[in-house]
Amino acid sequence: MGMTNEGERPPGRPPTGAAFLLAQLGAHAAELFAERLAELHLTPPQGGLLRLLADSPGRSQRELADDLGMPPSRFVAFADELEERGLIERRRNPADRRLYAVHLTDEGVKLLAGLRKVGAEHERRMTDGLSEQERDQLTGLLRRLADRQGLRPGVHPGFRTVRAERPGRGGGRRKGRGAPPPVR
Amino acid sequence: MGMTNEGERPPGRPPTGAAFLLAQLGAHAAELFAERLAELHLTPPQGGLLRLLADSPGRSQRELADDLGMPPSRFVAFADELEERGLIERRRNPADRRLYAVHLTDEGVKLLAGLRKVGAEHERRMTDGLSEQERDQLTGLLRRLADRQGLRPGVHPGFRTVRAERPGRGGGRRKGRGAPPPVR
DNA sequence: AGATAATGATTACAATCTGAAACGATTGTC
DNA sequence: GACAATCGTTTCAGATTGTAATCATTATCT
Repeated sequence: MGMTNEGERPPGRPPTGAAFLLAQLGAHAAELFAERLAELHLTPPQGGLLRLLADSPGRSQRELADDLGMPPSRFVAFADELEERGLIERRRNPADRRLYAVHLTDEGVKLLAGLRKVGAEHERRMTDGLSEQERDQLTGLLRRLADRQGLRPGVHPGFRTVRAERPGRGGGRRKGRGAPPPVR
Repeated sequence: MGMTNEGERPPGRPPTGAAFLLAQLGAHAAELFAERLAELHLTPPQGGLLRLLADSPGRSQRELADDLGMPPSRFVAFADELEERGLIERRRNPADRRLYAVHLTDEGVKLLAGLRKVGAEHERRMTDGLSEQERDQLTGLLRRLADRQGLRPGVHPGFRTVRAERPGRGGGRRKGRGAPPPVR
């Protein structure tokens, strides 16, 4: 009884095991959540930053970019937009003038409340059809899996696109004029 | 007692409800599977096409592109590569010379076997740490959720990147020279 | 202190990706 | 036979990506 013969199926039958369902439902959940977020004119990473800032304000852009799983270069335009919309704020760190301390504005805090509501509604929507007991059961199983897989709670998926590994990769390499950040 | 007050938490606590875990684990599962697939020099959509062709050979490119959730224009280069690698084959449909009938080659069938093995291993890897009973329990719950959410079994997630809704969207619009497909 | 390395923020930019529309060939309809 | 609909294809502009160059600062040597 040691060897199981999983993976053997009638030739044309689709697998639909737990892993596949997980990926499918995960994508669906992310898509649905993105739709709800769009009502607040937010993308998932934008919502992620807001939540991150609520938890621990005043961190540097580098740290935040790391947590969000995006390169610092992308973070700039990303933060620019949110700042223009008056949701976040870059404050100077007097102790180290290289780095900015990113904070939520009052407007940002207000939007965060809406985001939390949307999140709770999304939660209900996704687990619709399950009894409360079943929902707890599911959450418990998922949490154990996430734990076992080494996923930290609260870190965003990212959902980067999967690319083929092409021979000639790598971005451009040229001069670039650079730019000064703080000072004045 | 109609109103529940979910969604209310101590300010800085991360949610980590079922929906979030689902998205997180789903992304993780997809990423892990993509890594394993890369060993076979395949991307997830490529693997999806192979499985699709195994189930129902000879369908038109348009249909396949639809099932894969990709625009027909993208499907062309996509299929070209797989054809160059000798995994699939475009056969002429004598009845309707507009459309191609896409089939798996012998090489493609061989690779599909490897793909199935990788899939089974991935399944085990993702549900590691669960007893067989718990795994069945999880699969059952997920299947019910997927069903309730209207997800067909076997259709690929896709994992499209979530984009912000920008004012100036829409692709280019120019002349384009067009091209003849079949004939000869 | 002076020089040098390291770090945060930023921009420039090449390569890639994306999808809508134009298009030729064909088939269906009246 | 004219006209609309389809399939496969190519074109092409716009968006996206990430690496490297760069400036201002700060830390580390010596």
